Amino acid sequence: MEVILIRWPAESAQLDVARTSGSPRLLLVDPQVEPPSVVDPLEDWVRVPVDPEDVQARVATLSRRAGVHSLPPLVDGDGLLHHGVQWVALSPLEAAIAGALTDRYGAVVGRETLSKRAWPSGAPTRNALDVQMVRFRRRVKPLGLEVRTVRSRGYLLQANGTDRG
Amino acid sequence: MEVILIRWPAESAQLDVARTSGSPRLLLVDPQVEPPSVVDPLEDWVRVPVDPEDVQARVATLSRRAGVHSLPPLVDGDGLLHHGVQWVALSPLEAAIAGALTDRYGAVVGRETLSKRAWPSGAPTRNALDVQMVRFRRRVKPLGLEVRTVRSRGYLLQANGTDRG
DNA sequence: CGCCAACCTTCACAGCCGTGAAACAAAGCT
DNA sequence: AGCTTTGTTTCACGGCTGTGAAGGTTGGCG
Repeated sequence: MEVILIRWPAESAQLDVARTSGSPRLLLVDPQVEPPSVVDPLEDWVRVPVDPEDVQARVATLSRRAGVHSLPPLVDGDGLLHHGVQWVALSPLEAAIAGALTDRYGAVVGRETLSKRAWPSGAPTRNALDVQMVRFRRRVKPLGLEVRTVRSRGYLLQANGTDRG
Repeated sequence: MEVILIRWPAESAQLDVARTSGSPRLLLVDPQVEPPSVVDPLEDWVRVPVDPEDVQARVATLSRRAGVHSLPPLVDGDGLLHHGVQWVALSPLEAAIAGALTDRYGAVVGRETLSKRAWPSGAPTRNALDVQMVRFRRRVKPLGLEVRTVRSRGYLLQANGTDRG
């Protein structure tokens, strides 16, 4: 996964973006500025000026940690979607969709299959699944997961940046 | 937990010790020396010479990650909720709720289960549990614990910043 | 190539309901 | 008396879901 470099505090706005999207990130902290308080293993910082090789080393570390996500995501019995050490709570419909997608992680799942799983007795509208997919995408983004569309075939769940489309 | 400082590569022997014991550790890497390859969130490094404050910041981060909080909280027989070296006193109802949540620390506990535990012969009001949860949140906050809601499923007790949902 | 139709994405809005939270009252304990 | 604990009411906020509409993208067809 791509590591995002953020100058601190100049580009502090981008930090929130990176955090909510689950992207690994490295803060380039200006001299005299207090480094931010970090807990997330996917976040790190260095004080500039800095040897480019040191930056490279930290980027590599973050990238490797993000790779923990090579493990498949999993929906547990409580409606939580886990990915690595992170999780998010899912609504019932989202849990149904997540179940179908994680059962065949990395492979295409047809709209029909997803629809049957979310609404066993028939979807309320053709549009309903579309909307649920939008919401599901937003939901899983913090976990570093993304849903790819395969037109006229269905959808596919994968880790961020698993490939380039 | 104590963070171990290791000069690198001079004291490299100590790194193995620290790694196998699971202690958080910070490597002080000599100039011109290639920083070691890190994956473990409990390991970090800085290049010397370095501002003592920067060392302190990294030590703090490692300490936080290792957390006293790696141990689960526990309710003792006196109605005290312990978490690491800290504790708070609980009221009887709070102790009941805490017991249910710590029994399944990090997992979702249903409202029904909590309600049964606090009021075995039936809750006084449907809203009573909501109010107790609010009070319980306030009570455990000083311990670095938080209660997460999983809507329509229940609640989950975890250490602050264990993840983002 | 240009156009159309199907498919997909996204947004805005509304209704319902679960939950959060404050305020107040009552009861018990010290 | 003053404090803590618990119960109750009430209101606010926000999540979940469905629905319609607008706009973008893709692939096929003339």
